[in-house]
Amino acid sequence: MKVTTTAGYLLMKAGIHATREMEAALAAMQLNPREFLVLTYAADAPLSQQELSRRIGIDPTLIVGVVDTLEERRLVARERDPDDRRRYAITLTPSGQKALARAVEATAAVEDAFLAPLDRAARAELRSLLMKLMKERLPYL
Amino acid sequence: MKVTTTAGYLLMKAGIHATREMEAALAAMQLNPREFLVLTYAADAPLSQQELSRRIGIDPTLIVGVVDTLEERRLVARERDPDDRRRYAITLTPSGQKALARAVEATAAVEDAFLAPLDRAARAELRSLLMKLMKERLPYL
DNA sequence: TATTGTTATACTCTATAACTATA
DNA sequence: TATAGTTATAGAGTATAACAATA
Repeated sequence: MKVTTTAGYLLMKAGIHATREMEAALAAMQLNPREFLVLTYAADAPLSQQELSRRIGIDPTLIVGVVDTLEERRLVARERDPDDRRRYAITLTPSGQKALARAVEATAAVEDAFLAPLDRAARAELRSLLMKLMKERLPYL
Repeated sequence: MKVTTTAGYLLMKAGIHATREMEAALAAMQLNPREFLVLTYAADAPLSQQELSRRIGIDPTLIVGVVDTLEERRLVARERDPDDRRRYAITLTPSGQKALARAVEATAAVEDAFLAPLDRAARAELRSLLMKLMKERLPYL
């Protein structure tokens, strides 16, 4: 079988294309994928920067800059954790919640367009297969 | 639905993880994904650097360095196209063909491990869905 | 001593523009 | 005038190590 038609190759390419299109959609609202992920994870529960780093899977030193940007734009707030004053608790501000909601809508539209070649059942099937595939690798889903 | 369980998000993450594991496997044989792709595409037919650039989807100026490296290692050869002396025809040397065969084996093993959570039928289904999804986006499959 | 967050530095990667040779 | 290939340079992005504050 040709290398370029294996599941692994197609998975890599699909990921690259999907990421590129998501980036474009998010850029329209002045967010990059990393900022979007921080908003997403922080929305669930107030997390420390270390915890965000672990769950998102990017270096702690990179989180600093992302949170700096989001804080300047008043989308998140740094609050000191009273139990451990080394830590911040990163929380979404009301405008952070609004921005996240808009971004979720935009990315959903991109996903919908991206999946256009698949009908409803096929999309559900794809999602289920990817969930099985990634469950072990994404402990913080 | 949580953002982190949508098909689009999972596709991005799966692509990133698959790419990372492929990179590691290829690094063991001193190849990066780009070099691997050039070997793959050049194996089918002798192509110009511009043509490789178009099909693989990376900048022509980046092809230069990749071909330089592969040529130094005697995995590919630059032959002038007699019909258009501006062009090279990039061809695989015998050791290039051997290196490609080894790399294909290594990446197949990685793919097999990556897809471990899915049984035979599920893998075939995933591949078929990804083919449908990517057919339009990958004109040079 | 270890951990959280931060900063600075150096390194890599990539995109741009300018160039040569050929068409 | 346009195209194939090349080179140089500048800019962005990232990883590393070192630091202050707190545990």
